[in-house]
Order: sequence, then structure tokens, then C-alpha cells
Amino acid sequence: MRFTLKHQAVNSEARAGMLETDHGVIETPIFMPVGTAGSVKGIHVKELKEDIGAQIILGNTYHLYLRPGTAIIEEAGGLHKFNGWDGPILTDSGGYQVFSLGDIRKLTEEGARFQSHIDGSYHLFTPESVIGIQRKIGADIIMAFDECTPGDADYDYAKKSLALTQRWLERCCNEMAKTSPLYGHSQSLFPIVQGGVYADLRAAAAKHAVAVSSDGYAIGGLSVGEPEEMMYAMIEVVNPILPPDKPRYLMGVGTPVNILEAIDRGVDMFDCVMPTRNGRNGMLFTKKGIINIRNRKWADDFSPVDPDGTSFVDKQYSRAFLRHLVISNEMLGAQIASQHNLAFYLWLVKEARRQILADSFKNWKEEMVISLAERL
RNA sequence: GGGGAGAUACCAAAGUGGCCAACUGGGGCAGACUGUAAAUCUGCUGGCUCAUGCCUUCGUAGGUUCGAAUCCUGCUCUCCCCA
Repeated sequence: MRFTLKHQAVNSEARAGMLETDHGVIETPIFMPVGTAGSVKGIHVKELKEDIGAQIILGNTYHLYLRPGTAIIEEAGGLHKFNGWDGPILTDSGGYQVFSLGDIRKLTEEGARFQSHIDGSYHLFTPESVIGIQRKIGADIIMAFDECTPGDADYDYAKKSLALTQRWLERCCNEMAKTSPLYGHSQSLFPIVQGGVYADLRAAAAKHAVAVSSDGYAIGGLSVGEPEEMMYAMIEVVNPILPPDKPRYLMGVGTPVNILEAIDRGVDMFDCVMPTRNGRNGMLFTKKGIINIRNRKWADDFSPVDPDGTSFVDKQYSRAFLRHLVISNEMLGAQIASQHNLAFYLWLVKEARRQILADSFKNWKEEMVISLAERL
């Protein structure tokens, strides 16, 4: 895996780059659609590739391990073969589930004990086992096993949590070194910088992560309940410490505004469930602001879903029809909304890249941030 | 023609003397959602009011009672059974 910095903006930390993987090239900044269980919910591979323009998608270790199970994916020849997506794949390690599963998991030095949300059965994830599962899934980018520190964690908790994440990172690295890819393409491990909302912890975490030579670095534990300004502040602490010649991945973020603000601060990669989940729940993201398509005011609006949109669904369907589908709980409504939102997110980062390359990012961003936050 | 059951808010449906402006569903109207336990969850849904509160509501017209959606009588309508 190789990252090439194509252009560094002058009055911003924003960068345009190129990440080459064995499954294809990723132009950064990039948004990565989330396909937790191996599929981006409601979206065919053909739409992802041809209509939305996705360049890399996510899978999730926790979910795929529980169902269909690692053995089936290995038997299929890896996730690329299993789900038919032949572009790059990144798998999250299950660290976020350790955070979001709440009561049904317990952390120890060894790893995370948790109960399956499907059948209640007991399981143990360790840094070693999580690397092993991700080897079998065959992701191009493998995430370290971490604890996603909650946004409201106090200093002591964040410090202890960070120390655990750091010890786990070392174990992940050792396991990576002891094992090999199974399917003939290379796999890169990204460390995750934690540290809560505390600048000194974040800085220490970034330095510790950088000490591990890696093809890219992730910032985790943000947009998990802390104020947005705090998130931006933490990015500003971490990014100057991370090597400029490696991609930086802000995990789980976020809104279109969050993404532009983070790009402005030097982040290259993003993922978030918002475009798909919020889409299923009737929220559309557009250049001009946010639409709740369930609102009555769209009932007789026969204009296109998004006249500025790049997806074919944007002009194929009217707002009134999409509202009808979503209100009626027709599955096509969720599909159209998801497809629109993903296409919008991919357009957003592509346009950001274009603006960076044209040295006009900052002004464009300032204007976009205002209009994106509107409510239509 | 005879016998029986019933009429509650947008719909369905509880409630059968005071704890009822009225359970619960649905529908409607809004909101939330950030490395997906999510095609999920939350709130509101008679009127006025920021709220306490006040006013008008349980087919309809009367009556009993300190007090009625709830008890009594007339009327109207609906459904079921028998002829």
C-alpha cells in the first residue's frame, strides 16, 4: 500500500492524495460507505461503483465473525469474493462494538468479553484474535483493536483506556508480524489514536501510534458524545503529529459539515453510517441543506429528489414519490434515500479534492459549511 | 313483525358513578440518529395557555346524583338472530 500526497493546500491543512492498494487506487479525501455485515445496506455493488462512485467500503469484524462466521468467509475466499466487491475494503476491528454494546461486554487486559447481540452467546475478542479474523476476512486495511473511549470519559478513565489501547496495539502489531495475508493481496494495519477529549493524552497517543511504522493512522473516539468543537480541537492536536506522508482516517465521522471541517484540518479518510442509516430514516443530505423527506411539505412537491444531485435517483424520482415510499415503509424508499445520500457524500469529498487541487478549497468550504447546515 | 347487541376522539378499541380530557393500537404531525444490537427510537396528537389552570367533549334530548362516558327514560342510527 502506498500513499502519495498530490497537493497540499496553502491556507488550510487540507490535502489531496492517492492511496494505492492491491484492489485499486483511492483518491483522497475519501468517504468510505459502511457495509457492516458485508453489504452497504440497500445498495448493490453496481450502484456503489457506477452510480455512487465508492472507491472503498467498510466491513465489520464483530458482525461478520458472528454471522455468517469467519469460516464461511474464509471458505468463500475472503470478503471480496463473498460479497462481490472487488475494490478495496477496510474492516473495523470490533473496538466500536466494545463501546456501543454497553452492558453486554466486559473489558480485561486480555481483551473484550461480550455477548452476541444475536443469540446471547459468550465470546472473547483479543488483539490477536481480531487480527486473525481480519486476515481471514481479507480486508486491505485492518484496524487495530482498541477501546473507543466515550466522549464523556473523565481524564483518569481516558488515560487508562488509552494505555490499554496502546498495549493492545503492540499486540496487534506482533500478531500482524507473525501472520500473513491469505489471499495474495497485502493488508495494512492502521493504529487508532485515542485519548478522549484531553489534548495531552491525544498528543501522547499520536506519538505512540507514529512509533509504529504503518501505512496509515486513524483517529478514533471522536463524535461519541463530546461537543463538536472539542472534536475539531482534538484533530488539530493529533494531525500535526501524524506523518504528512501517510493517510489519516477519522473514524465514524460524520455529518457533511464535520467532514469538510476535518478535511480542512488535514484528514484524508472518513466513514459514517449517517448517509445510509439517516437515509433509511428519511433524512436527505444536499448541497443546500438537510431534508426530512417525511415532512408534510414534500407531499405534493413533484420536483426531483435533488436537482443538483449526481445519482440517477436524484432526477428519476420526485420528492413527493420518495416521501410516499418512505412514509409507506416501502423498501425502495430506503434504497433511494441511501443511494442519494451516499452519492452526495462521495460528490462532497470529490468536489473537496477538486477544490484543493485548484487552491480554492478554503473559500468553497466556508460557503458550503453554511449551506449544508440549512434545513429545507 | 319478534328478539338480542351496540353507538367513546381521525380510525379501531378499553373504560361501565369521583383516581377521565379519557388505557392501548393504528393513522397523522414533528424530532433524534456520527468506526450500524437501528428499514430503529422518542415526543405530541379536543380548545386556550409558557405553565399551574380554565373551557367544551364519550349518538341525541331529558332525568337521578354533591358528582355521569359510566345509572334511568324518550328519540335516532347500526349490527346480529328468528319469522
